[in-house]
Amino acid sequence: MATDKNASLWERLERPSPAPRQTLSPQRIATTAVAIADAEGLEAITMRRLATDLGVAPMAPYRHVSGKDDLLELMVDHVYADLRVPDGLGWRPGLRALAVLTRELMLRHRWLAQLPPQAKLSLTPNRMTVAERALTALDGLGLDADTMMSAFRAVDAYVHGAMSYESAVSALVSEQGLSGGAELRDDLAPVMMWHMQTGRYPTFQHYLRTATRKDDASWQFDLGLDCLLDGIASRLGL
Amino acid sequence: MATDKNASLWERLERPSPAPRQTLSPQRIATTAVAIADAEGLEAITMRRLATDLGVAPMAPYRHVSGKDDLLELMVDHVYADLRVPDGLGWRPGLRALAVLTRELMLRHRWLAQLPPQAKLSLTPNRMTVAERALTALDGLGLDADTMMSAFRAVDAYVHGAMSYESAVSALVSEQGLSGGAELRDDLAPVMMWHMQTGRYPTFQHYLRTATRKDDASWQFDLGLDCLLDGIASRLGL
DNA sequence: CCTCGCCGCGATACAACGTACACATCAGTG
DNA sequence: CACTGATGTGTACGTTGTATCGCGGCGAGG
Repeated sequence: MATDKNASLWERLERPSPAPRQTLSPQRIATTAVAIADAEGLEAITMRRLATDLGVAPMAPYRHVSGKDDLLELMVDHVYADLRVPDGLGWRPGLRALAVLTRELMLRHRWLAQLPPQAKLSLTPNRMTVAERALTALDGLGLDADTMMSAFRAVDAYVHGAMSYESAVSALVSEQGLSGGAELRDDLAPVMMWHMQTGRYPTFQHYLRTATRKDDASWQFDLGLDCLLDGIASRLGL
Repeated sequence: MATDKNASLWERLERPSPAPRQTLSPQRIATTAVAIADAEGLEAITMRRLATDLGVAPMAPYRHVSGKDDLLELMVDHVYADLRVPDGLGWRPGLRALAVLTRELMLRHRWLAQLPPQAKLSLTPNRMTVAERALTALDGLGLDADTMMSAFRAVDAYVHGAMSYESAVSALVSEQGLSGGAELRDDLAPVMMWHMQTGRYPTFQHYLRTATRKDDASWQFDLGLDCLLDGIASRLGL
């Protein structure tokens, strides 16, 4: 039991590394991995590819992360450091900023919304900080702890669900060499065309024909978010 | 170009198969795969494992599904057939039933919330039917098509986000041989304990100490859902 | 100063995965 | 009865995550 293998990743990172003179570090690993995922998507993240980009042997990173799951957690924590929710706003601007900034973060790093489930659960320091900020924004309003957490989690769930969809679409789009705009969807979804041709979904078809903001993801996101915040305000008596 | 390989999975399934006498069928493949995933989780879904359970050679299912992605779509469509949202309710009971029934479906099939992003996008017939039902519930209320779709998608995003979290937790729990109850979380999260010990998250710690419904996932889900529906009602003037 | 041990990295290897490919088999049609 | 096309079989390849062993250099103890 050389370095307390039972200690969590974060616990290990906190105590200063005794040998600061090394070509590999969690920092460098994280930035390199994030760069790969940003440029080529989550499926490009491979232990071998990571090692190649780091200029080391395939097994070298394993000295710093225990496996691919650890690597993904490290990446998540690394990018969440950029998510600085301003303090001292009211509960509603606070939660709204949390949601909007999280969306922007996920747009900058599309892979965030495509992580495997265990990585989405990961309790990384920077994620904990975000949660703490959100909870303090809801503190002192006469809400019990359970309700506070539920309100935060409702917003969080909405954001993750919406972005899961939005970034899956944008990943599909960029996967093919598609231009952008309306013709895009016709190329993206011959399947949709076939479904429509069956005539089984008249209301859906009516939407496809008359909707004008089908591609305005920001508008859709904001509308749903404002609905949710309205409901939180009224139902929780804020 | 024997059977029009460019046709979508659903298009191929619709035209009656010319040789109805076969040991393998999309139906049998779907039910078998769903059984595996229900019992052992999504990571147990393997083309080889599927073939074994079907009693055929590893490559045999490829005659009916073009690959693993197709298989996952088939599984999704298969279980969504059980999601019959009652018709003729108002828009709010309709959307609420959609959310609650979807949650129950995802609790019965935990892997539904853990699908890779492209499978979450899949436009399967039974999913289209659900969407059509939701849209008709919102039809005739004076809403424009964009707003109708946004309302539906907001609920859908909330449900998916919430269940992504909930089923990831329950998967983690069942992965280890944990009992259930409060001690469960202490076993599940020594990481959490370590974070708390740092003293950086006082509000979060206060929640952990004073909350009484930390494990009442249904209550949390319903609270967030009702907030969202409240907000949709008020903001959209319904 | 020398030496010993440990830590960071290299090299090799293995099992499991998705799936391409060629062949065998069987049904229904001419 | 021969033919054709769809269905299942056998084999094989490339890629993945990761276990394991070997090496070399740096810091601590003599």
